[in-house]
Amino acid sequence: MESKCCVNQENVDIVREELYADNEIAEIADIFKSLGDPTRMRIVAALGIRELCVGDLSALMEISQSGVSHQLRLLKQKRIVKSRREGKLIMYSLDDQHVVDLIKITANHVRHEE
Amino acid sequence: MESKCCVNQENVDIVREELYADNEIAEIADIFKSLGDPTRMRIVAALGIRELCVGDLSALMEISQSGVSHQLRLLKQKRIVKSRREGKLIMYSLDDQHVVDLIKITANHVRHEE
DNA sequence: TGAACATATGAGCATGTATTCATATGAAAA
DNA sequence: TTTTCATATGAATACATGCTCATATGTTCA
Repeated sequence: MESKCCVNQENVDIVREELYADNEIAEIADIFKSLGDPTRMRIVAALGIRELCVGDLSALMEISQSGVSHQLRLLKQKRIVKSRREGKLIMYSLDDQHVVDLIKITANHVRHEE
Repeated sequence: MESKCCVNQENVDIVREELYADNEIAEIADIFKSLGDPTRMRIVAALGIRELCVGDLSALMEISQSGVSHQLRLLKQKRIVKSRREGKLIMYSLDDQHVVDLIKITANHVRHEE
């Protein structure tokens, strides 16, 4: 943006070529964003333990049923979570084992472990 | 929040007990949030390829030097990125291999692979 | 020491987003 | 079919956040 500054054009070119494409970056970042909110993180972690309905999650999170529902929709769009009907209830569970790994790795990071 | 709804108290109690503590959830979510922005994701991905200075990143991202610097500070606080001085330049690189794994797993997720 | 340069920081703005309230939807039970 | 109940959706709001501009900091080299 400003005057040339220090740019090492060679480095920049090399990295630019090897780097993920912009749209791929955006998609990856979007997944991280989905997990980057305490409420959604708790929802995902909870569903990693046990399949739960919206009401259960609402009680667990201490957040309104509406709020939980909104977040679940978001997580479902990202294929992090899936749902199935059981009688009157809609039961939610994880749609993807990747997520479990992601959380474990990150938990290790914050604990300065391994 | 509302009337009892469907709550299965047993499920809720079990999950509540096994769930990560709130502060741990917050820390984990915070790491994901750091990676959950396209600009920061690109920075981290770029540094995964090669050590770069702020000016290089600024050129690569097409964002002001100031903007890059702000994001780098955030990533440094989270121990995702580290820096060292080399003459006039400050060279940034990844501080943690965990991050590389996180990105790979998530790239697989968005590609519906493995 | 002083000038030049790379980086860091603070303020401000424009945009995004998490939550709630009120209400709609739709399956199930009566 | 009608009622009931769990979930979903839309609007509104309060708050967070990414970016830029202007400027401060601090290191290097003359």
